[in-house]
Amino acid sequence: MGMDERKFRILQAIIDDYILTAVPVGSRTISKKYDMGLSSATIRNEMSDLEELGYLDQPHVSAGRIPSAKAYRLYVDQLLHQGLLHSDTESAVRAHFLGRMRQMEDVIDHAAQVLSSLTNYTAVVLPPSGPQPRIRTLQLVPVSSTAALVVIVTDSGIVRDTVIRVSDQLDSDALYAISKTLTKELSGRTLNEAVELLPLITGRMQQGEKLLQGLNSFFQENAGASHNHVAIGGRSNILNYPEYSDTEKARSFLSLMETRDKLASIISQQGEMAFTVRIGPETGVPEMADCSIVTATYSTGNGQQGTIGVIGPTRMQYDKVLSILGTMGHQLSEMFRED
Amino acid sequence: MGMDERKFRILQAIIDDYILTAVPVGSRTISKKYDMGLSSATIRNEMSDLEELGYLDQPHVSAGRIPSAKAYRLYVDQLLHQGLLHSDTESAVRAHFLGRMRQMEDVIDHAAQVLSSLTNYTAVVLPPSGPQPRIRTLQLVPVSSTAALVVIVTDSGIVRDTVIRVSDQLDSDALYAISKTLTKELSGRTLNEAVELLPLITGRMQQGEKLLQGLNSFFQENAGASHNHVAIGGRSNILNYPEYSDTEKARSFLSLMETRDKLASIISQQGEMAFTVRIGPETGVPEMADCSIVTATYSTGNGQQGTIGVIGPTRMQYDKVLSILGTMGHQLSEMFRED
DNA sequence: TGTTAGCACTCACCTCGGTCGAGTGCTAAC
DNA sequence: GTTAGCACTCGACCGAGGTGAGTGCTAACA
Repeated sequence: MGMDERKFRILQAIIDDYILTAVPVGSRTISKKYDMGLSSATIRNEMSDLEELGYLDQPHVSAGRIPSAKAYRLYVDQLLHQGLLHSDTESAVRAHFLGRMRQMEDVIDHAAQVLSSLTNYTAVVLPPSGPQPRIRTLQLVPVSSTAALVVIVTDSGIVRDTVIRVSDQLDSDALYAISKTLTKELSGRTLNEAVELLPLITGRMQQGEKLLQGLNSFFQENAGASHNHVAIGGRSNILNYPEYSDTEKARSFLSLMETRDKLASIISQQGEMAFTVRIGPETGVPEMADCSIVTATYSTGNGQQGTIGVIGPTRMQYDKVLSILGTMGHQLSEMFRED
Repeated sequence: MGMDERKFRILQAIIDDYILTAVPVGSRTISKKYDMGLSSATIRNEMSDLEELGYLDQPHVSAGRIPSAKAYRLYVDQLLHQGLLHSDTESAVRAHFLGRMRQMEDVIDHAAQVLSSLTNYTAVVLPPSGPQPRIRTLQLVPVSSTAALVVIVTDSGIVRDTVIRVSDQLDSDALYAISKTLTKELSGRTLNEAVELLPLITGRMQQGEKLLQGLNSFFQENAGASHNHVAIGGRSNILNYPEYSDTEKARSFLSLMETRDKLASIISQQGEMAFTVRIGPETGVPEMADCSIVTATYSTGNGQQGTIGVIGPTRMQYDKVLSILGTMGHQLSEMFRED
């Protein structure tokens, strides 16, 4: 007994129905609603086979069937092998991106918002990361007599700025001179390289010590994994779905959503694939035993990669989500490219 | 029949117990657990009086009593008239603030985090606002050949930075020269004043047009209400409490938490008081009919004011919350002062 | 006059048994 | 190979009865 065409069509109908209703689906439903030209009894036989093959689960003996993780996997792989961009999705995403966007963080916040409102699931957007960004410009801006703001511009946009203490003998012009020196010496370097070079450069300057300290810790902080800012949208969307009407489950899910770095490591994609779909146990996170995570990547002009993802119940509308993620990924890539 | 000392003690016991258990409290509980030296029958009589006075509600005839909003109000007013800083609270807050903090946004994010974890309720922190901040320094940092980052430092810290387009004939030195001019002319002005002055200044420069456009829209955006960044911590804490085990209620609460500006306007404090406590209907927000909102203010060195707040069920641990908010407010004020 | 013990009464909550209906598996007929 | 029919299973729903926490009232007591 193998998996033939007809079995597959039936399985697909079951998945579609279950995704919409969250109710175990019975043979009669399929034969009536999906117009297969088969009676419920026949469907029943096929469903029995599908269960034996591991594609269906039966919560209890007389409750209809629900798709297993394996079924979703099959379904998704199928989706991935065919083109999936609905054209109306494309325009919906575009419409949401009107209006000027400013900084990276605004962009990814906005993206998460849009993604969640389009899908009705929880959305996560990770900022670009990848090959170490290289310093383009470094500038010190006076804040008070003893403090300055360090702004580093990298080839992938502004990384970060922070206030550091400086000697009070440095006025605006002196800071500008230092900025020029530092930019000249560090331009084209990665942050890690900068950490090493820094003592050599500041050693040659008079007012170097305080500066060195401040810059050093700043570089080191930012050289590490840059999952600083994770944007999350539609946290409470998960409560739309009956699988999370159990408060305890909702709680653990939502508090997972609050620990950004944990979330980032769950979402962040390993390989180079355009899409990743992890279903139920495949997520590797107990709190998400009956969630699926779908992610896509986008890239910036200089080859850095970011991830966007959607988290929802296993009975997720995979086709729609994949399509939206695809569009959104393109949109983001384009947006970062033109900077 | 008035409100005497004994009635008040009984009411207090009822509130305390209800805050801890969320279960309607009966006369027997009070007489046994709170050691009043009175029998349950006596307590019963008093409770009956308290109900008539409007301090207690009875969900149904044989279910014990729960405190009314009026009772919480009395209880809170009482708290406010006595010193309330537990010394251990103070040190707990301090301990959480170790480690260097960087920018305003980091600080308030962190504050929200700490506040929610100390109280186990949902915490909200609004950034300082108030008298228009005045420009201290303005600097343009080159980003690419046609774009520059504008950084404005105000007397209350960094306001914002954004990337604007500039003529491609402006190199780093030219930008610096412009920065110096702009700083000289605009220093001490508010953003609104700057919007007016800008054309006059840039009119005298060659490359003014593009710059003017960019700076103008930047100023205008930031001159408006600066509730840009609202920090929220412990969103899902509300699910700890049985009054929100109803999923529908939790949903509406949580989605309210996602609309930052709405939230900001709810939280933001009108008067000049150190503390505000709004109980149940006093919040004026239907979604929060059985929530209380407690807020406190902090202030920056230059007289700007920010708000910190905690949202929880009406049976909130007011004493603890007020105490923590007080400490946190001081801590934040101090932190912003020394900048 | 205030306090207390006792008692009848109320009502949410739990449990239990019964019914209902969706859905299955099996068998026999087409 | 497909379908109709039927017995069977089991969760969901409903209503009845029991339980217990808590009240109000009354009468007795200090």
